Amino acid sequence: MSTVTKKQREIIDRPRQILRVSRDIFRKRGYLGLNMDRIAEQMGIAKGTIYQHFKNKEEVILAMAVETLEKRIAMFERAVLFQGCARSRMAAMGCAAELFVINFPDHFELEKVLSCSSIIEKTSEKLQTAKTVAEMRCISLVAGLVRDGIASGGLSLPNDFKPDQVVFGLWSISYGGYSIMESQETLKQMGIENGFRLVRDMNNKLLDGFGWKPLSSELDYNAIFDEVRTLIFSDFPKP
Amino acid sequence: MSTVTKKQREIIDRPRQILRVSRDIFRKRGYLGLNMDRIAEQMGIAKGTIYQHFKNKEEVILAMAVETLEKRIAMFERAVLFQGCARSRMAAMGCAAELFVINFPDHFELEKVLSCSSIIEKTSEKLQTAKTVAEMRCISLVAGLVRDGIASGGLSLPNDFKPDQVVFGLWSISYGGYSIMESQETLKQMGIENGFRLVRDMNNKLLDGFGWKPLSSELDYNAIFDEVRTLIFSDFPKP
DNA sequence: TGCCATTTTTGACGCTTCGTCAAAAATGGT
DNA sequence: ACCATTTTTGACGAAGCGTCAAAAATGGCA
Repeated sequence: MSTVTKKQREIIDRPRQILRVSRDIFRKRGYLGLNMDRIAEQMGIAKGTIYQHFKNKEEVILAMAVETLEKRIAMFERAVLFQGCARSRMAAMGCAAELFVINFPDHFELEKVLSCSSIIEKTSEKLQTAKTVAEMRCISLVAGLVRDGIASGGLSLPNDFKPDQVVFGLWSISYGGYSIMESQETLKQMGIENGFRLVRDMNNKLLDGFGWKPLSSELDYNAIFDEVRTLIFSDFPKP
Repeated sequence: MSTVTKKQREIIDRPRQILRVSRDIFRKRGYLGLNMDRIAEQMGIAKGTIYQHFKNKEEVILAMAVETLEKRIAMFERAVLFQGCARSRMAAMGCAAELFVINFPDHFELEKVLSCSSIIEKTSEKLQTAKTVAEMRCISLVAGLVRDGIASGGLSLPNDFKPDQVVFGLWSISYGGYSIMESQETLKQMGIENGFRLVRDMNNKLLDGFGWKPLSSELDYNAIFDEVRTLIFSDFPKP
């Protein structure tokens, strides 16, 4: 008998299984449609067993978010390796962010649920920290590129600006833009069809505002997006 | 006896009362803490009566959001009257948006709850439309300023950009930025203290990116914010 | 004022979901 | 085969939602 028995392996793997099933239900039925009895039934185990791994429903949701966040980190880590000037590499990052949203559409819905204070408050400090850590890793990668931009001379920030603040700007546009896109009837009313393209453009204009060379008028960053997609993310389905 | 009796007036006024009480509970206890029994108890009426005015809990939440949105429209309508160049008036709009978030902090929490698809799906088409209409009014006001900017020569948009798209950018930064500010431990980790100031700066940089004159390097838009606050919004408490 | 048709309010009820925990089942060491 | 320990189970109490038949309030009229 191996030191780790079959049973033990089954238990070790269960959290992952629970999250897989939960994600499936969440995708189909959303926050209100995800409930512990349904997870248990779908898993073929008793409800009580789920509570051995997650202290409540909200914790399951947070764990799903952390899981997808790991995927995003992996994508960012690939994007950062794109060969080019700092601003092109930042565009590669934008491409990664866009592909992430497209390929893991449930993540944004999870983020929205978790942004409700009374929901996140029910989760454990520990998992919350795990989420923060994952986010910080994404931010660090992006901030690194801003520093590269400064070091290579393409970007010079005013005295009172720090690299992290530029990241905040990009993050706001992406987070805000994707949120508005997904959940607002309003957009259609505005006659905007291609929201992804628009988020790209706005990120570009923001960086133009900081005077980061080459400006988007000098270099076609949409072409860079295509390049990044074929060179780095060819394993993701075409749009 | 007047044509409208005391009783009738009481009934007509009840939705407003319900929303007042609900907002109070929501502020203190959030989405999960707001429940129909609690509202009824606090109002001194039976639960069933509430259902004469709102078809369910989510509808109450949506109605609260529409109510605050009206406040925002009023603030935007005041801001647009600021005397100055188009870009300064846009700054006035930014000031209004900022003051709105500060003075109606529950609105953002409401937005977050309502951005969850399984929650908004429980509400009536009718109220959803009311929210969209209110949002469109805000957007129109801002888009009008972009057009003024173009007309007065300070701004010239590239061919493939429409005024509404600029609004989308500003809206994304504000929506995204305020969301991140409110609900993220991450920000503190990033060493960002003054989120409001940062949202202002990012909006400015975005408009700089579009080349909207005078650029933020040529005119101190933070000074404009102070001016707007004293001239137009003196009835709002100082920060 | 008293009567009664109509409107409005009430809160008990059935249903769903949450999270718990004592009892039952499974495990694995001897 | 036995049994101490670990793991699973699902019935249960609590809480909240939305409903609806019964009760109460209203207001027009004699």
